[in-house]
Amino acid sequence: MLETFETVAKAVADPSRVRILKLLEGGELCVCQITTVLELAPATVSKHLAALKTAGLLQQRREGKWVYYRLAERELNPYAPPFLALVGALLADDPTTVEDRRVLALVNAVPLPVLCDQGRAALAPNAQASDASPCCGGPS
Amino acid sequence: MLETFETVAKAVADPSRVRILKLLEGGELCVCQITTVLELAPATVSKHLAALKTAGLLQQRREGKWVYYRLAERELNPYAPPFLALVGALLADDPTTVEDRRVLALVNAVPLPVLCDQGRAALAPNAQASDASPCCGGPS
DNA sequence: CCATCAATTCGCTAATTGGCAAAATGATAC
DNA sequence: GTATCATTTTGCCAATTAGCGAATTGATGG
Repeated sequence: MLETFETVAKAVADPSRVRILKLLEGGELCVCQITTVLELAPATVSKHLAALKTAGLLQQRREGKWVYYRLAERELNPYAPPFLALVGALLADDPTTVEDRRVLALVNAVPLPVLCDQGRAALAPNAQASDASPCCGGPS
Repeated sequence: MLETFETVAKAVADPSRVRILKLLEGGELCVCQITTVLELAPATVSKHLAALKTAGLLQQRREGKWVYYRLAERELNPYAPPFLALVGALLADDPTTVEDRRVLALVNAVPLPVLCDQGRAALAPNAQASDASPCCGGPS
């Protein structure tokens, strides 16, 4: 019991994994989308996702070549829901969370094949999230 | 922000530290009492207590030679209260928690100077917590 | 069958950490 | 002041882990 609690707590005790959880609050994402936002090697992200899944915090879905992850809906670990609720309630205006959400909006505007192939390079350098103000910062 | 969150989450992601938090739900305890229950070296317990205090989960009080720790009442870290609430709500019937509470009852029956000097040896081998049933398991 | 591509697993390195013994600290008692 | 005792700090070791690149897996498409 204490051991399964520890598994979930350790999963949540890493900043990259918390960033993933916060990203997935907006709905499921495929691995290459998460990788692009976090700016980490695919192998690293995959390992983090595996840790979160083992902890019962995430679920997985395969669609063709892509694998989508989402916050766990079924209770695979009795300690997972309270931790998910806690993370969901906190860090809403954390700078990293805010920035990640901004980048995610850009990522969502790029078709998956392009994104998986090019990563961050697929994001127009001066592109803005759809709801961002259209003024300022454009090319001179 | 994410960093202070991480400090608290890491503090909670260790079984020995969770045991300490669960022990302190019953009220403040001095270091040698905690050490006796956990059966760890004083140096190890001290380090755990320091980590919990740094995370804003514990407060400290000195009385003569003894140092008493208790769950934090004042909010030293904005993330500490939700984590304390979470730990408080969970693991109530975890085997380790139950056993630790049983031993704590024995520890509470021993005067501090004797306990600090003798540790576990100060606990009568067949002594029972005051509220335990008086039958069974006595010397033959 | 073979090539391609997303994701995962493997092997490795650098950094972190839980554990202890020994030395240092801080407070009481003589 | 000196001794004693509880706690903390320091130094060390073994184990864990986040990160990456390279190799493997699994599915799609020729």
